Amino acid sequence: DQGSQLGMAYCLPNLSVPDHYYTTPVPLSPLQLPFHPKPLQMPFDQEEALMLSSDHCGLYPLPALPFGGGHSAAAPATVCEKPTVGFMPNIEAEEVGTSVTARVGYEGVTAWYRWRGSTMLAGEKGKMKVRRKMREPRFCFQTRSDVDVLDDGYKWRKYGQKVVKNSLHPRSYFRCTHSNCRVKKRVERLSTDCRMVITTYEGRHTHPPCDDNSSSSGDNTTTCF
DNA sequence: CGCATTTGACCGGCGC
DNA sequence: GCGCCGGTCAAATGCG
Repeated sequence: DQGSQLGMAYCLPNLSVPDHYYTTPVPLSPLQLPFHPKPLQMPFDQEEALMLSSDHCGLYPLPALPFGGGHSAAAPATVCEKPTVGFMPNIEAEEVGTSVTARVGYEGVTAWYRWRGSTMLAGEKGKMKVRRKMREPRFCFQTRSDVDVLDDGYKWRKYGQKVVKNSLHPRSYFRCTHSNCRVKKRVERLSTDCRMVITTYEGRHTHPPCDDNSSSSGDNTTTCF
């Protein structure tokens, strides 16, 4: 079981997954893409296609949302709405352009998984143009929080902040500090509701979350999986 | 002093 | 081709 969790964790940004998120696992069928009766294959890299056509319970575990559960000592002031349902009660998916977005609804939380792969675009006169961009899997969720940067068990270094159009709040850019780990995350607040924080992870951690927490001063009661 | 954060500059993609 | 915009870099600054 621990091994499977570890395996699952490496499919997406491997946030640690507290036990209570697994209390009521719901068997889920593969993603139903409304405009594609057959499994998506060509537009996506092999790995991404594999992920898309696989069973949710195996490959799309709900990453732990950093509500302070398991990390309460590190984020005592966080006021969030915990999801009370354990495992992805509903899922919607759609393909837009070269990306597929799966929206997952929880109680008080909305999360998105987003994949985007290389795409063969039909050009003029039969020419094929390869568009290759943003191949890392993304996981995005929004939740209500007083703090911008929610504790997810990893150590991040901020490398940029940007004011984005149509948003009242700046977007912050973080990179995982672990060597050889290229995972990034973006954090921004909703312009329409400043209480809501949108966190987007891009890439997969190459290490367990405990690695970077070894320097904690002993007040951390986190249990890593 | 070392590391993290800040912030303006820079770059590339994309739409017009 | 040009300008806008998002993302990243890197020097300056802050902090423990």
